[in-house]
Amino acid sequence: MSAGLLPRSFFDPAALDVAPRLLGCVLVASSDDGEVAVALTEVEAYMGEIDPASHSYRGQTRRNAVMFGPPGHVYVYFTYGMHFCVNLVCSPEGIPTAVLLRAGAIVSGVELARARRSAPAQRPAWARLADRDLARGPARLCQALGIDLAHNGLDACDPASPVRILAGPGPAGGAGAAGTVCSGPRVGVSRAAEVPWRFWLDGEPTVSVYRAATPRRANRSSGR
DNA sequence: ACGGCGATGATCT
DNA sequence: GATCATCGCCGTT
Repeated sequence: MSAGLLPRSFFDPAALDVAPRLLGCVLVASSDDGEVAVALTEVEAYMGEIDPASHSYRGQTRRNAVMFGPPGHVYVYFTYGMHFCVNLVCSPEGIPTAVLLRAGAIVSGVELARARRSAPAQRPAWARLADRDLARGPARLCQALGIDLAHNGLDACDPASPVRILAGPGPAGGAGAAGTVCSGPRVGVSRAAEVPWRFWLDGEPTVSVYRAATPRRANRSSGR
């Protein structure tokens, strides 16, 4: 049976409630090149005004404006000078919580995903990326799905949207038989580093490896 | 498996 | 000027 779009009400609760329920749900991205779909295996909750690690902790800016909008929409940001990451906005309009999509298993469009992920042409043709590495990590997931800033603000609950979120195969439309939900600290955050607001499916090979925030070396540019 | 580090640019202070 | 919700490459255990 084919799953339907998640209703917007799915995203009415805060990100911390929504995040584990998103595991097993399927994100679909359509473009002129075709369609890629991933079943979500790893996510993180960002809780807005009460979360020092959230982009919206210090209020609304041009970059994070979508987080303050209605739920069910897509918040994309650009970071580290080269990567995109995608979130699904939660909580009623005005309350800026969101779930970062960290990893997924490709459900369809594997060849397109692989082509996008192999774009750095220096990779030899014989070094074929393993399927599990196609969307393992938030920036890789975006690359596999072809998601960038042009997608920021799209409505993932609109059947006509190029980026949509579908219910998973499980009984409640969530993780279901896919596996047990685990939780632990979020990856790469330096503030509120201890809260267990990262969720993943136990035993999934696509879940990214945990990395604590790495302090950048002081005085790279001014020092000697 | 794990640690170090460079790439590279927008955002924020 | 510092800080990134990262990744790939390389070296060492």
